[in-house]
Amino acid sequence: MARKYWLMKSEPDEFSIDDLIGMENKTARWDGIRNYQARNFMRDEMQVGDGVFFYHSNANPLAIVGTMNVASEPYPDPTQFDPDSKYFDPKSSKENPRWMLVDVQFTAKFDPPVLRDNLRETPGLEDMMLLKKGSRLSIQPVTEQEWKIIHELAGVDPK
DNA sequence: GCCAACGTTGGC
DNA sequence: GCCAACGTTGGC
Repeated sequence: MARKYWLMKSEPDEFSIDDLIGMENKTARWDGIRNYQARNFMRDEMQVGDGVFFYHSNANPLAIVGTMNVASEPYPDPTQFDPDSKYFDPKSSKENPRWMLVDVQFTAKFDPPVLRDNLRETPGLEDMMLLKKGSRLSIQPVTEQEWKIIHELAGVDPK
């Protein structure tokens, strides 16, 4: 199947692209997703090797700060079973886990980052979910065309 | 920190 | 299955 493209949000106070770069193998579990639509993208549609933009939300600046690849098949988010985690879900069970995730591996950092304000001004990106008012979805599909245009803005060759 | 937008929960 | 109440997200 053809490679797909995604955008995933994280608050840098929680987990930033530099945190990802600092991880072993520059790979992290994308845990804590508690929205069904976002989960379904990870569980049902992502494939190893898909391209992902890393977006800093609730941040200054708001920006796409780099890229990652999907690096695992979907599997249950372990934090849902941990009573000490803020992502603990008492209604989930190991027999029937509610929340699935994938691993992601760092591929490139955009320096400088591609600002959201800049995305807004760029022809061809008008339909991006990220730019729509009230769009809160933390994992969003991105088209191949958008993937290319944003790499041009970043001055980075797509990986 | 505020609050609009939106998602989820749970009583009925 | 509706929908009011509540919780969360995320830009500002």
